Amino acid sequence: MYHMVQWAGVTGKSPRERLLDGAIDYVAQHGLADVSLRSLAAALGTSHRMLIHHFGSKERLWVEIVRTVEARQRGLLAQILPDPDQPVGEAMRAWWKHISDPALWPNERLFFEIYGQALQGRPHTTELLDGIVDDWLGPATEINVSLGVPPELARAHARLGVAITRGLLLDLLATRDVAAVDAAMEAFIDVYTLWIERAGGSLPR
Amino acid sequence: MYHMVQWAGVTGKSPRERLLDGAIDYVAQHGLADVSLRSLAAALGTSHRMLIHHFGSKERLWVEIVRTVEARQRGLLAQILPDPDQPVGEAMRAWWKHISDPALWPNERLFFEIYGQALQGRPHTTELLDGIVDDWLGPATEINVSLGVPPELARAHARLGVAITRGLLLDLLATRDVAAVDAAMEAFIDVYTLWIERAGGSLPR
DNA sequence: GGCCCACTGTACCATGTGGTACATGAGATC
DNA sequence: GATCTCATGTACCACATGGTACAGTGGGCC
Repeated sequence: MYHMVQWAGVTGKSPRERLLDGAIDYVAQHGLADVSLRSLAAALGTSHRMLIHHFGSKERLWVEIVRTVEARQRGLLAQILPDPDQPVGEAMRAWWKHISDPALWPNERLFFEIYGQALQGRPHTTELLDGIVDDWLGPATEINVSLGVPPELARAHARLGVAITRGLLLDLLATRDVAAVDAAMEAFIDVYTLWIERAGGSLPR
Repeated sequence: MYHMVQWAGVTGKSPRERLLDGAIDYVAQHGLADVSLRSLAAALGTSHRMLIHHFGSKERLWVEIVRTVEARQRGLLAQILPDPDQPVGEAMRAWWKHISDPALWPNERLFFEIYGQALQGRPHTTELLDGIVDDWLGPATEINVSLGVPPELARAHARLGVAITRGLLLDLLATRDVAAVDAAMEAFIDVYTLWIERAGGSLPR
């Protein structure tokens, strides 16, 4: 850390951090399937030698990218905790509005690309699958309970919520038909609100 | 077509068809991200030269594979038309049981891998996105209407159904937790059945 | 000033890639 | 039997890749 001043400059970031940030942006835009160290380095205004110097190898760079993206993705969860007092429909609507924001699309495309590759067992991406669903279930289950879902059902409902979010995002990213996908989400909100009102809490299965 | 007898042999398939079938199996098992013509050819017991001879180029082979897989995927839809007289929950359960069969997992993994790459604009895979949602909406909408969904809502509900199916499949392929994902589907069936009974048809929005 | 060390760049290498040129073999047609 | 056509294989090519060897630079530290 002696020489931090040397490259800290205005940003306060190390060259490594700057390269990683830039790499994530580039990869989010171009995908990681057909990216070579050389093309990436050229886009970042450096040489592929530098990427190897800072990250060791291409594989390790990707692991770093995947982990960072994953961490950011996870960070969104805590950021968007709904108000338990508002109606369930409003909470769902707020969540969907947030997660479907076009500004997040590049990250989500990258997420699904990596997901797809990890499903095929591509090395170093597999570990991403470990908590890819379960890590969301804890917080999501709590939210569901606070919204009136019977505890013994809350985990299954949380799983359903994750699936719907991802399924609709897949649709949205492919079709870009915001109105139609929003309508599908509204349909679910409608259906789910009814269930919460009439069955949730009062009629434990 | 003069020489069809030459290579028709017992199978009745041309070498090209045999290679395509084998390639789809191989790719479904290994993914297509890191497959080279040479490795594929070796697995098929031929030379990479043959693949180029029959399919022109690697890209075109993949287009062929993608299209064929897509066509098979679509074929499943017509195959599993539910009986309109059975309760809606049974129809959904039958569909889920069919589509979540582990025998289909390799194909579905491949589907999501290609989906992810197509989202990133990988050439020749993009066209896959064209009807990737809409092609399912027609039949699915009809089914929903026949199950008692008001026509003006049926398309949004169909979209929701596609999203839930794919979202839960993503979960299933990653976690392999059949019981948990089935439970999430049951939760949705429960929720949806209530809506169909109390709101569907009788309470148009 | 002398040393250290992170950083960056220039060649270079071995390897694997997709694709091409050319030769061979086996049926089918006449 | 001559010939044609499709299928297949061998050898090769140009190229891009990830990674390495080596050199240079410039600021902090003593």
